[in-house]
Amino acid sequence: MDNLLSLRATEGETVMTIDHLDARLVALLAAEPRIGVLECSRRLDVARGTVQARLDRMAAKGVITGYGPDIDPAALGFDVTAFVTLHIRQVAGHVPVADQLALVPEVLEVHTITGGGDMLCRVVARSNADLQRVIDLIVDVQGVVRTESVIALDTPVPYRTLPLVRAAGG
Amino acid sequence: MDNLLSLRATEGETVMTIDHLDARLVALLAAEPRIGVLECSRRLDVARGTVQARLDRMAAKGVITGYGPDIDPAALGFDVTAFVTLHIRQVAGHVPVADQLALVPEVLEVHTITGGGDMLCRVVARSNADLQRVIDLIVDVQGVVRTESVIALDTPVPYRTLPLVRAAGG
DNA sequence: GCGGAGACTGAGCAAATTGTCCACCGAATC
DNA sequence: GATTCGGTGGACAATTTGCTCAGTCTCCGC
Repeated sequence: MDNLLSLRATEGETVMTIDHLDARLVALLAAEPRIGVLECSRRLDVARGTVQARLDRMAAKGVITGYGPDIDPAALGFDVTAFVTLHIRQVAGHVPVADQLALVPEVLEVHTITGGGDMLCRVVARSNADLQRVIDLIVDVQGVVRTESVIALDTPVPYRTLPLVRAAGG
Repeated sequence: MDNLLSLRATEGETVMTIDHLDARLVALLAAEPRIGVLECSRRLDVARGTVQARLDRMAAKGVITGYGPDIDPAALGFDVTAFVTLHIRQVAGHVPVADQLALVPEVLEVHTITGGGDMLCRVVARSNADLQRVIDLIVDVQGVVRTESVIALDTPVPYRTLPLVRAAGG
């Protein structure tokens, strides 16, 4: 058996080992997402139950967290992507700031970070002028002292996980 | 009709207006991705053909770019996320650098940016020690002069687009 | 060496879903 | 007034799903 999975202390924090079949399955689904389990089993030349079991297992272990739909903000008119570094007043902590940021639809993700800044968030806007509006919203959040923004001009490598899956799966 | 779509100069660069039904449809699919068209139509209380048409239209216009599967790098053992700012030698341009970066599985996305740095990439690694290895890979890329990294300690707001869809869709 | 345990196969079945038609309706457009 | 477009509701065959079963194989511990 090549499908060992090592358990961690914390519940749910399972690190899963992926084998080649898992990797091919994920790659196949990523390439043609609308095909079903049966079609997958045909393409991969394994039994349907096997595909089903693999998908169930990966979903259970948290490797596959969902199945889209993947939205392109640019297609909705949000052409501008920017990364905003936040400096915050430390007294109250990050949580209330993050909660407020979560209320802004244009804020797509927020991280707390090491280094010069305290938080990093990815935002989108309809234009550079609109970006100013979004940044103003962020600056207005209680606890935010200062922000620095960099605009993404181009995205030569869009977000992807397939190479990682391949690397993990042999 | 409230589904107007305004055309742009460049082919494919369509900015699409989303209505409330579209937004609800996307939200529904995001919440329960494995339900089919028929189930969607029942939940949204519209005809199946309508759901099918909406999905086809959003897919055609590029709003929906795909249907996962969404992979969680952490579940694969890549617990550490970092953002690496690259300073590159400008002579050859960004492209060859991006091409090399794309060969590294741990590099999940790459942007060219304004501001102090030249490129920003998001990378993952199995540990802080492993991150050093990944960064070394990046530094070794021809044209990369220097890097600055910030590690993501926590992600209070994970990547999301639903609020944006809701905002765009009324 | 002798059992398990786990994974995969191949098959079968009823139930549900899909893809694809159709005709009809109402609203907005010309 | 005629046309176009989006939505409705129905129908159909073909496919897929969810589930179960028995049999085989390999790996592992006793």
